[in-house]
Amino acid sequence: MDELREQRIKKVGELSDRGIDPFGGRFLRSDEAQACHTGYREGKEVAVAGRLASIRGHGKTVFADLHDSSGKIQLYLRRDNLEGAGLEILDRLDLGDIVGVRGELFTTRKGEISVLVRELTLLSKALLPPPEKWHGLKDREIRYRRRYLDLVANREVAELFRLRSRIIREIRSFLDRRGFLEVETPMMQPIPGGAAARPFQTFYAALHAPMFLRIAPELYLKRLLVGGFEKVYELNRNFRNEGLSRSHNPEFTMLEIYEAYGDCRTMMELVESLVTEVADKACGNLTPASGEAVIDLNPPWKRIPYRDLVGEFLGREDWFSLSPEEMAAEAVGRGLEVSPEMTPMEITHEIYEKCVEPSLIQPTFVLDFPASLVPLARRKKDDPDSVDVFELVINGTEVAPGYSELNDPLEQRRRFQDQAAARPPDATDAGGEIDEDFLEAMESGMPPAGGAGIGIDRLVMILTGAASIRDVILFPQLRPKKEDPNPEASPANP
RNA sequence: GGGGGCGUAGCUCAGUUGGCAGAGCAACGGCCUUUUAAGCCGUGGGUCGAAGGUUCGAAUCCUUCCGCCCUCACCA
Repeated sequence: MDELREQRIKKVGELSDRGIDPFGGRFLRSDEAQACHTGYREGKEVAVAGRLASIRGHGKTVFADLHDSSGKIQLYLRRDNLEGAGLEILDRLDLGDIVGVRGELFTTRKGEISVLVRELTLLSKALLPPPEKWHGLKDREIRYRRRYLDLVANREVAELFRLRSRIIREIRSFLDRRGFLEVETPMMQPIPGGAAARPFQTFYAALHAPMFLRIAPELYLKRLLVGGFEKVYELNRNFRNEGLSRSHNPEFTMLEIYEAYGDCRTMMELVESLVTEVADKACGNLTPASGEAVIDLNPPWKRIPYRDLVGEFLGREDWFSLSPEEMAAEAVGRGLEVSPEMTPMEITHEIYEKCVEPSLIQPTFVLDFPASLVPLARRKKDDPDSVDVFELVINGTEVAPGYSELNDPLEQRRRFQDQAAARPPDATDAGGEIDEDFLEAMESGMPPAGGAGIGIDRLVMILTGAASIRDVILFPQLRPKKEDPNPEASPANP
């Protein structure tokens, strides 16, 4: 099994013995592979470099496919046309090797533009064989653990991550044009706040102080509102010490946006414009596929209050006037588990999360959540039982929440105290300690503001049609592999 | 953490009722100067995820463990 590697190492030695460096240095390229096609001229002199994806020996000639990040160009190597060390290298060429070649462009009898190679330089000898060329790399574990092989073997995977990059660039561009300032706030926080989630804990030796990886940047971004940055955003990683699933990775990318003097409605307009513009510019269309379904991102998106939505879904306008027993019966009838101590609101929300939300494939802003469900948001003036928030749902998953932010420091202190008091004593999530430093900031005066967060990984899933969050994160979290007792025996698994 | 599925050559996969470990690609040797999933002839390559058990005999059945996938739970 190590035979393949041994053979290649032997070739490295043979080349070195002949004074040929198997791991060459700088190579000046005249063109990328794609440009050889678009800028084709018979006899044009080119220098290209890339990885060998196919080698087809043909008597005293060899055809090879060279891949670089732009695409593919075929090489035609004739023994009688190679200069210098070319022959020695050619005799020891393997799939996966990275080479640089110089030569002139021509078109083969079958009509394929190719480089008639004159100079062949070995830039990096691959010691391990690449995955199979026709079926690609399918094993999910290898694809996630050794993503570089996935990227080399499966072109559509590389394309997806390029698209992810374009999406993020367009998001920044959109916010920049709207006058938002990108900021960076601490990822290591003494008190993790801004969300209810179990944090990762670490220890800062120099200060002898426990620290937490942030679960949200919210409380720092609000400090910046106090400081006079009126339109700010942060697009970076959050960390939550919770389970893995198709839509959860412990570190995930979040966009949080705050706009002073705005509110929930301001943010709804912003999020709708942002997503549609990004989809249009990065993906070129507003109708990404999702399995069987097609998502239509064309605005305006549906906006519906929580209570109306639940009533509409269940087909009964009188839902909220039902008795707890009738509500529980409805939930059980839908295959949900309810316990006697659940409040009507809790039963309703169970139905919302398990039945209503997954049914919302097309983009929907769910508005006016019951206050008891969202303790940190501002209540609506004309309906104190509801809070002024929205939750954007697309393809059955929450993509973006938005708030009319609370800016009353006294009310905020009460909410924190209530939150801390409501925690079970054995709770491991954040929220046990009141962030006095943040409250002090608020007491200096925080402007009213709208805030929104967009889960970037989930947004990318929607725009690319990916079924799992692992398919849109380059190196998703996996269980660490046990150390190999004999590393030398298995170099592929360090 | 619970339930279900999967793990066979570097990669993609077969493997029947428990009865000699297989194919294609890749590799190695040979032929071939416009091929392209090149072709033809030949060769090598296996801790069947790991350990234990049942059996005359285990890739196959049982137990435990490891890893991956799905699902539930947790999850503003």
